[in-house]
Amino acid sequence: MTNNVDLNNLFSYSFSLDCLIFTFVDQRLKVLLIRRNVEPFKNSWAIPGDLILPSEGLEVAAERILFQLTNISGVALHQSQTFGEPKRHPQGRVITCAYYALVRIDEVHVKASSWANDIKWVDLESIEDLAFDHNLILNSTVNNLKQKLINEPIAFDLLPVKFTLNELHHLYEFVYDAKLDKANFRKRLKNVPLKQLSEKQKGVKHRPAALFEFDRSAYEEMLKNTFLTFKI
Amino acid sequence: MTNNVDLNNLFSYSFSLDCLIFTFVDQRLKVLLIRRNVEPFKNSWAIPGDLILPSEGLEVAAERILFQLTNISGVALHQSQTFGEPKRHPQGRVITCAYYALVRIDEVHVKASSWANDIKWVDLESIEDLAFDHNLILNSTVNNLKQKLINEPIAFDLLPVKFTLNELHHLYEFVYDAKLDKANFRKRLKNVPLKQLSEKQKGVKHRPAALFEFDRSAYEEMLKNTFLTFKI
DNA sequence: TAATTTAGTGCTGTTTAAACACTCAATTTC
DNA sequence: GAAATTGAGTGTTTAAACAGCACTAAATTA
Repeated sequence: MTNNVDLNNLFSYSFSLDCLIFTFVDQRLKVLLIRRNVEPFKNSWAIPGDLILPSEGLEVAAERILFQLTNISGVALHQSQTFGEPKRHPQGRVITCAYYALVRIDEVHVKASSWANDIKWVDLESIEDLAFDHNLILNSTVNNLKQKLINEPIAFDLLPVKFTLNELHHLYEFVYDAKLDKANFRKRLKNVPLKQLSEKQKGVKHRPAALFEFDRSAYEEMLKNTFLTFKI
Repeated sequence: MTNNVDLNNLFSYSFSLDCLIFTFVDQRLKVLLIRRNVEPFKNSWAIPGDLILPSEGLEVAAERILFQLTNISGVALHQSQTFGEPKRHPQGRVITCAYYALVRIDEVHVKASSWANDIKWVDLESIEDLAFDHNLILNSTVNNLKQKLINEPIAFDLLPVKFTLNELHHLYEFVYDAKLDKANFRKRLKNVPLKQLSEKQKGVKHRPAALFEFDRSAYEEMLKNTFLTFKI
């Protein structure tokens, strides 16, 4: 994302990292976007990113960008894809590696950083035109995320620690882009290590749903058994 | 992988692309390795790679490297992952993007290129120590490849155009790292668009197997139908 | 107390999958 | 040329997984 650096003076080409930050709230997947207050694409919405520092590994860079924007750390990070079309950045050759971070909406307080003058969570259904090739990066990364949600227990990094089965249900309706039968979805969860809590959902004007937690230690046990594999 | 360039003079960091070339032969997955005749890691076996040229997109760079090594083009190429640990290259900061190419053994004649003094196909079961972090790159990429073989019709890029069901069977025993029942495997192929040829396997000292081709046009049709999805 | 709303479960018929046994067609051997 | 051998290829049985739909349960609201 190379904002505050004159590329032509420093590098014949340069390497940046874009960090897509997702959460799931109100039955919708959201991504965090910033509004650039620097050229190029001044005032456009964009995926937060930055140049990678010489001493920094990729994961470390992703953690730094995440922290600068959301003040949170110790959260799940995944590499998505690398984008390197020669003309993707108008000021020079910038290859960028996309990472995505999964955060819980109730654990994060976002703030616009120095080179951004605004920041917002955007519903994935209503994404407009973004800076650079960021629409491409976002679409590809959402596909990677969906794929991983099917095969690995990362859904629980997007949801509150205590969640209802309906929240999980809606997340997977998004993943499969289809309406899923409630009863059948719950049967499918038989092999997913969840802990039902005695606690109930609060503040709803109907029968409250039971709250669940992902049972990480049961999951670790499961991994030792070659025959059981995670899948939703 | 940045051989014939003095990194310290040209870049504060640089960007390369490694191209893993796979084929399937003798019921085994093989990868193409070269022996470096330059420092560092002179005489070590390594994954072929090179710096990305300023005007070159990533896919284009992968195609170039593939062509230099195997003289073939127009073949399936996939991005694997990007590796950027600060210390992964002893001479400087080199971030590398791994691509993999799938080729048919009967369509390729490999040759050692200028900065390599030897080249060979290596069985994946018998990989030794490679240069740099290439063992890590290879392992990660093989996992990506396995994943994609399950969900996309790329197996047919690894096999001869005309193949037997047994060849396909052995490839998927590798993918799932398990013995698969012959009858059940074939039932699973019901949804895979294959064309049986009248031609038979030749040169075997027992009943010859039927030869099949992947039916790409039937596959395109299948894609239009939202409900059918490829999966082996 | 009844109506409403969403949580949560049970039942049935169909499809898919695992395990295993069998038949078939070519070559090789006698 | 008949029998043995080898791997190709198919059918059957049983159990598990899945889709569709109808139902019951427990909270709030009127």
